[in-house]
Amino acid sequence: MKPRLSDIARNLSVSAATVSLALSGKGRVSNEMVARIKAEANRLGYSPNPMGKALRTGRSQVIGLVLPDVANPLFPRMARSIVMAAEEHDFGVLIADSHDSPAKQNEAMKRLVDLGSDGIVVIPRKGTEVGPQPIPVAVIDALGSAQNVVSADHAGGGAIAIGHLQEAGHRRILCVGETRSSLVQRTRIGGMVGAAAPDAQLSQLWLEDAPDVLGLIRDGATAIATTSDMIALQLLTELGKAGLNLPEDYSLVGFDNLDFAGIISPALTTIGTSEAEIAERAILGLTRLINSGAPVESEVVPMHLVRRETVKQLARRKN
Amino acid sequence: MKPRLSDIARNLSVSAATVSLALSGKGRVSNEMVARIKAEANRLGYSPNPMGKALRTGRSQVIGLVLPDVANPLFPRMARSIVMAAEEHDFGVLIADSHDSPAKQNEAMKRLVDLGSDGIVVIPRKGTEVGPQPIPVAVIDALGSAQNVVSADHAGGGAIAIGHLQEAGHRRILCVGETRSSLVQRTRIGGMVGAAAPDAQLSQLWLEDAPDVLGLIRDGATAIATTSDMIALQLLTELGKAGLNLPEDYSLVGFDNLDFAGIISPALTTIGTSEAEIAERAILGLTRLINSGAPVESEVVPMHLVRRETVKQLARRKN
DNA sequence: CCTCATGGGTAAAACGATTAATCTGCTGTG
DNA sequence: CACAGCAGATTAATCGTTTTACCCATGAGG
Repeated sequence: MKPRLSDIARNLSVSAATVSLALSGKGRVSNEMVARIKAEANRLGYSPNPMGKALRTGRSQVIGLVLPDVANPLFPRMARSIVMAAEEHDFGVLIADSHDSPAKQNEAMKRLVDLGSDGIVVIPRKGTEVGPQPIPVAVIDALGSAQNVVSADHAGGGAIAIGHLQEAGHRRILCVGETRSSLVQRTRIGGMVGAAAPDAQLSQLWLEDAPDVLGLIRDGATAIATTSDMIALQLLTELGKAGLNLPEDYSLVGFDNLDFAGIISPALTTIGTSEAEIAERAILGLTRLINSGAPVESEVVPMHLVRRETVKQLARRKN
Repeated sequence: MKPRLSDIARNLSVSAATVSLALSGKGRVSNEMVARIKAEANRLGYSPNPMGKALRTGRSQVIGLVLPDVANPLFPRMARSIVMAAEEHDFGVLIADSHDSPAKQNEAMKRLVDLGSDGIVVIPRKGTEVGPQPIPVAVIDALGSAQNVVSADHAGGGAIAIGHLQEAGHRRILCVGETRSSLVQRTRIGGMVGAAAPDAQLSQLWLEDAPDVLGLIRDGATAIATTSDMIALQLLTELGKAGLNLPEDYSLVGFDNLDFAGIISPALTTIGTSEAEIAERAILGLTRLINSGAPVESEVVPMHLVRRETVKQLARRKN
């Protein structure tokens, strides 16, 4: 059905070797021959059989991507960026889902290896270590892991959120995360409290403790910084039911710049990052690992403020 | 590095053929030999080289998945279900992004083919036809396309939304979609108006026309049915700013049961479907296409009401 | 005693590409 | 004139499996 290398060779009465060499530009083939071969390849709509090639070269031009469970709406965007970056480097992407379980995460990696991946990109499930693998691995956002290749500056992002709030005059700020079991969330909160002004009063709250956010606001807190837009949305709607409006009654900043952040009203101020850059660096690191085997050093990419409508400048400004 | 078939053969002083036959259970190999071979394979941690196998059999055990741009938050969930279903059938999944452009959609499919996929699952970009391909294709949600294998019952879902609203006593209902260019959205709206009671008054609204929803509610409409939770969220926050509260002042139903629908407050009543079932049928259809080449007939999977808190039972009930 | 089936196993040919080693004419040079 | 050197092309090995066709005992049946 599909044309093979040998079809081109036969049509042109040359050897398969010559065709291969001509197409890849590697051997010594006359310019005229190269032109004829390329023309014929084109005419037949030839594209090399990936298995033949992979078998011989030992490279499948495919990398695996292991994602945690979809609970976090950020991952799809990451996935897309990874696919695009991989495409740039001429790699396909096989995906696997870790179902948010350490066991399945390992299974997923094994499956990807068995399917012939040249390397693997992992966004690890919270709290798991990625074991040693028979092929190169690049880990994203595994703060402090040896295999880590790149992560967003979560602490810096937290600092930016608090900095922005303090600049707007806020001093009593609620820092709310969902669960302590997430290292990323802990790091974000860590960055927040680390950026507190001397006269500011920050409280750490975890949704898993079912804190009384409403009470705290009524008690005088003027702003909330969350570790995720999802939490922000939840709070926003709950406080709204209690009659608190944004941004008049309190200020709010989210994290991750999820799809809905710009759509709701008022639009949510949040902390975003460049998934494209993270993906690009992860793929770059991985391809280096695949091609040269040389260990790459871990990088951190900055986060930035997405200024929208949910932070109010307080009248009595303290600068 | 990794053990090959021949390693097992050498260790046991048998031929590679015997090992292959024993492992696959195909040839006539004595029970004892089979046991010894399996044991040794196990000991070495053998797993067949996918390229060797693929080259010989012509099957890579990998399918491609083409997704439209991530704008629609529903796709990641679909993707995950597809991956799980594919896993059941022992297939890996290569992903590609059509970037919401017909040209890139074709490029993506070509890339997947060139990477060696055995078949492709496509969720087509709105308004595009999927051209003929050199490998089997299963299309999801391409209502009325020849290659369509399975789609959600969007019209039925629309009918359910309106039915639910009417049962709660609503008669003046706004049906709002985002853009007419989406066949899925048009179908959902179509299902809505088709389910209108004789004494009901439904209006079709498209966000791309920037309709005055607030005015219409003030004018007496008591409920809104949208073609997406995203639209519902946008409306909900905008009307909230104008002082309209849910569900006292109006009722609202979304579509797709996105992640945030159950998290916001009040929780959003919406129309959901089983991505798992859609995925399962798509994969089943595709594997049939791959293995037997026999055309499969298109299926429709139902949608269902996810009853939450944004629909209010009207006092003056008309049943 | 010869034939024939049959269980158990092997040899060897694919699959489609890459690439190191080799061959074949030339041309230019000492 | 013989030979080194080189451009241009070819031969053949190789990657790891699968699978067809064949081989060799052994035992049964006539």
